[in-house]
Amino acid sequence: MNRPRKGPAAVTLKDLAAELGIHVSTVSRVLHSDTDEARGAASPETARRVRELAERRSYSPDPHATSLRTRKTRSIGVIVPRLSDLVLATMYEGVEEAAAESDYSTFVMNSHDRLDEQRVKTEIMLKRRVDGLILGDVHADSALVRDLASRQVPFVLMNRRHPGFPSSTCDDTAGGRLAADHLWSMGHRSVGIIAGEPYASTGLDRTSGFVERWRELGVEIPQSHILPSPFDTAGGRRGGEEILRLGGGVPTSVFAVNDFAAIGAMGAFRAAGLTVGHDIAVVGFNDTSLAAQLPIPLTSVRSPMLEIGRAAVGLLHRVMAGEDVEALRFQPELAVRESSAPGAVESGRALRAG
Amino acid sequence: MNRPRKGPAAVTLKDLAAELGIHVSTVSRVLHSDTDEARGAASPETARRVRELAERRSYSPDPHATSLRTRKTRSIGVIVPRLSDLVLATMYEGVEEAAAESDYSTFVMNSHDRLDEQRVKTEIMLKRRVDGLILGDVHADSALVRDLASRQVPFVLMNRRHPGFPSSTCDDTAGGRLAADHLWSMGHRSVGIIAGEPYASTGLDRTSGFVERWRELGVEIPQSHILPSPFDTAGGRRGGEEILRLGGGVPTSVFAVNDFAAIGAMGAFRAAGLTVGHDIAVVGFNDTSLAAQLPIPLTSVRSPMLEIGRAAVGLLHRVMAGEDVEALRFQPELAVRESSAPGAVESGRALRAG
DNA sequence: GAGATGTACCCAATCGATTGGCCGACTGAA
DNA sequence: TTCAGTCGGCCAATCGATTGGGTACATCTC
Repeated sequence: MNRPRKGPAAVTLKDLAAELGIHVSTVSRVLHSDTDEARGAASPETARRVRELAERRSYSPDPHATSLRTRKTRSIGVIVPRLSDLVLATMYEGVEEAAAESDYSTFVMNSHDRLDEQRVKTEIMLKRRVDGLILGDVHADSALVRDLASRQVPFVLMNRRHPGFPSSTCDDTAGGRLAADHLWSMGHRSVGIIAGEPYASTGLDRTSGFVERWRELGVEIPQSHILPSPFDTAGGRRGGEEILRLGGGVPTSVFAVNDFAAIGAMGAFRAAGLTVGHDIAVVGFNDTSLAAQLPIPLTSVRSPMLEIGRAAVGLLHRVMAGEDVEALRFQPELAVRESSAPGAVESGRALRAG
Repeated sequence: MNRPRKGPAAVTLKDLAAELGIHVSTVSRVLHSDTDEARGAASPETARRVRELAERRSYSPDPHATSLRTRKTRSIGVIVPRLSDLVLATMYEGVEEAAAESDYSTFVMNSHDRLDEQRVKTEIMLKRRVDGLILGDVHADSALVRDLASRQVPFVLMNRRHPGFPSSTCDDTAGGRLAADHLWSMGHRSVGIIAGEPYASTGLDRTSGFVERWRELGVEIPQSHILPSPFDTAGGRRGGEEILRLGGGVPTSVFAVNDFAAIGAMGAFRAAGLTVGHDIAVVGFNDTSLAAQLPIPLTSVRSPMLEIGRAAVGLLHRVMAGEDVEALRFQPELAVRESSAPGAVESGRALRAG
């Protein structure tokens, strides 16, 4: 029934060997010895003929046969909350790029930030026999990482960190401090924080960095002003609405741990008649490509997302090689724009009102 | 050196057979016959024991060995311009979901909309022996699809279509007409179109649908008002700036074939002192999650991105099964919001000025 | 000239799963 | 008693690549 299927039936080692009249093992060895002078694999002349024919027939080894034999697949699995989150999508671009450079392929799956899906997707990846995993969605209290570690599965974390495990992330605490310093220096002394999901180190670190810095500067941010929320526009909008309803007056500034949440919050503020950058300052995080192009350009803490993704692959390679590696944290930078511009503060109605 | 590596060494058919004292082929057959009464595979009793042990040892067949034998990999390759484009990321989510439901895995790669990368990535996918391809980045004049077809590679197109090949897309022409009708009924008689890349059927169809509809209604849109642009915010911003410089006055409305381009254009208008939704109406396309949450909510043509992705998988299954299938076009809907709200037009300064 | 050392390859097992054939045992009918 | 027809399973080839272990012959050494 389904015998031939693919028309041109890929050329195999056997084909090459037959055509050259030598043994398949000889062909295999020649094609493996990168060093020109094949280690006793074959005579230079034979080696040349083998290579030439392989080239001409555009031979490419069957990856399944190879994997079956070598127990390596040259593939890595990547799990993210969702690729429709621009932040993760960008990191994944870095992953794919770096993986391709070292001739690895990647599988991605979305876990939707659900613990059960994380497990399911992980198992699917492992069934596929990936050589290693990159997890972009660890939860703070995740038991999964410990399980994987005890099962000796090579993996690294990306985007979010987890104490004791190798990870490639932004230095989120430093990022939070950058935002804190910025708003402070703009004259703000009250802030609402849209803090992200409580299980994500990103939101937690960014928030604690901010809180810690303001505490150093002399202001303790009340717990009521720290609002957990999903990392998307809808979540940010709700967060913004809650901030507007805060007892004790609306703060003069808002720090959202994510650009999309910031955008949602801006929507809420505008709907309430406030002008962002004038009546209320807003700072986001990640400096996604949207931030600079918004109707009111958004001040944001820039994290090197592509780099983080690329670095995760580098780390994973080292883990797979059996090395001991530890966490990598990339330094963020602040991109100041109109949503928290000096001009806004100077004329700030909300500031005076606060 | 690298002998054991993975500690718990996955259990194989042979292991099961040995433990049960029967032949591995018997085990294989039992595990294959979905029908409870295995087709002459083994006695009900044996079958039960096999299944029970497989369960207990949590046997999962080695995918590489299976692929090697069956010449099928249960994996499909997906190529998109870039996953950091929310539209494609969302479609890919649909693809991943649907693929997982039929127990397929997916590989994604970014081609960055470059012809050379499209070829390279395609070849990598084929080397990985994917069973089929989903291309989300075909160019209007692509020779690649013809090559693939002549090589008998099963594939379908997604997002963008190409005459003569199976595809899962939005009915972009209809979408363009929806936008055209809407702006017309709001009283607009002049428009600038930010038309997207000239090689993408999405932009072309959306534009031609719009133009065609206005022509029916009695207005011919001058070619100078149709501006090609990248599908991102930066591209939209430049498009918006060009619209502001158009000879013969700034049009009262703008149709951007993509939400991100629309957002960029809105930024340009605002920078020029225009209020979107008041001085100038803007309509986007795709109704991405951002549109509704923007400071000025964006009117947008909603395309069922997730569905398009899911349907692409369905189509591909049929292509792989050897069926003849043709293009699938999903009907879009219009989501009217403030950026083109009636109120805006009634008081429209720009409208009167135009 | 015996032994040592290389050179240039070939053999065959192996990875794990699939599958067309085949075989022995038992049943039932002629 | 015999023959055909299941039933229940086993055998072995096969997919394509890798690799430890040869082997045959040539050359070199003392």
